[in-house]
This record gives sequence, C-alpha cells and structure tokens, in this order.
Amino acid sequence: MLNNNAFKALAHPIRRDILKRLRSGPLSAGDLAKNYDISKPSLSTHFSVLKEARLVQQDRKGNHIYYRLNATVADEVLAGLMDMFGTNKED
Amino acid sequence: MLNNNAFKALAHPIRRDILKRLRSGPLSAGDLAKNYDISKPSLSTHFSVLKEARLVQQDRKGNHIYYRLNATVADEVLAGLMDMFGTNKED
DNA sequence: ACTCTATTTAGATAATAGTCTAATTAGACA
DNA sequence: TGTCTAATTAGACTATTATCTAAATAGAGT
Repeated sequence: MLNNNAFKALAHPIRRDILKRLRSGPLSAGDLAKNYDISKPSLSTHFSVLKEARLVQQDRKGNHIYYRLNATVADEVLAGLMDMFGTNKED
Repeated sequence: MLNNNAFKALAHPIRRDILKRLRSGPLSAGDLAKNYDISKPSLSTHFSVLKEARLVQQDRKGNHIYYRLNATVADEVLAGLMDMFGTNKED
C-alpha cells in the first residue's frame, strides 16, 4: 500500500509546501501558483506527481481545479516512517 | 534545521530499507550489501546520500565500516512530516 | 614491506526529474 | 458559436540521480 511514489513526491520542497498549504483546506491551482516563482506548466507537473502518489485529489469547480489533501495516504506515509524509524527491536 | 536532503534520501527504496535495518543496531557496509542486488560502489553512493542527510553516521572498526541510525535527524524528519500533515487550522 | 579484505573514489553512461515556451483542452458566459 | 479564463499537455532542453567497471585507499595480519 505504502508506495514509493509518495516518498518521491515528498522529495521536492515545492511539493512539500503545497501539501502544507492544503492542510487548511482545498486550494485552486491558480491560488497555489501565486506562492511560487515557477511557470504554471511546471507547477502543473508537480501537481501530477502529487496526484500520482495519491497525496492529493482534485475536483473541478467551473473554471477552477481545486486540490485537496488525501488524508488517508498522508497518514500511511507517516505510519510508514514511524515504522521505519521506530526503535522497537521486534524485528 | 529540517533539510531537503533528508527527504531526498528517503526517496529511494534501498535507502529506506537500509534505515529500517539499522534501527535494530549498527551494521557494516558489507553486511548491508548482502541484501541488495546492486554493486558495492552503487551501494556506497547510497550510504553517502544518507550521510549527507545526516540520517546515518559511520565509524570504522578495523577493516569494517559500521553505519548506524542518527535518531536525532530521524526524529526531526518525522516531526517535520507530522507538522506537514497535521490537521490543525492554526496557520 | 607485502598481501588480503573491506570499502570508497574516479570516470563514464543511462535513466529520471525539473523546467521552459507554445499549443491545447475544458468550462463559463455572452 | 465566439471568446475569455484556468489549467493541462506536448515537446525540447538541462540538471540530477543511479548505476556500472576499474582503480585507489585504509587497516589488519603476516
């Protein structure tokens, strides 16, 4: 379940920042774009990396596409890391 | 403090596996190498990515170089992620 | 000093990721 | 159906990452 794509998605600072902003609620691609000094197509590829990893989901409202955090996968990543760094000696 | 290198280091499955194995205690480069179907030089570059990110530390004992988990940085990464995925609305 | 073992460094190549501009798609609305 | 806005896809280019073989380094033991 816990996929490599999620970790790869976290490897870029812009993508981590996007996730952080989304935790307060959905935002449109355009709203997010205002925060970064990068072209919209480039940002769009960051969105698709996040979608591929299922860390975000999108839905369109009229002209705007809203992104929102997928809490389930975010939790899986966190759980995976806690497992990775856990200090128990059971295995 | 929480650096991008740590996240980049986590982006490769072999490096995550190394970290997982190290949580039960230090292991030599050679011992770790047995688990992966990859050349030793390649594995060595994975070690240096982990070192660069300060996720592991090394010390030599005779011919062998032992790697061990740097719990401090591991905890920082975890804390950073919990912050990133946290659901509080305070910011 | 020589030799053996463990590991890294050097140097090359291939694969992946990040970025851009230009073109396209999707929907809203007159 | 045009046209406007929002966002993506296409295609090219550059930078970074992952990998390999061959060579070098570090220490142990003779």
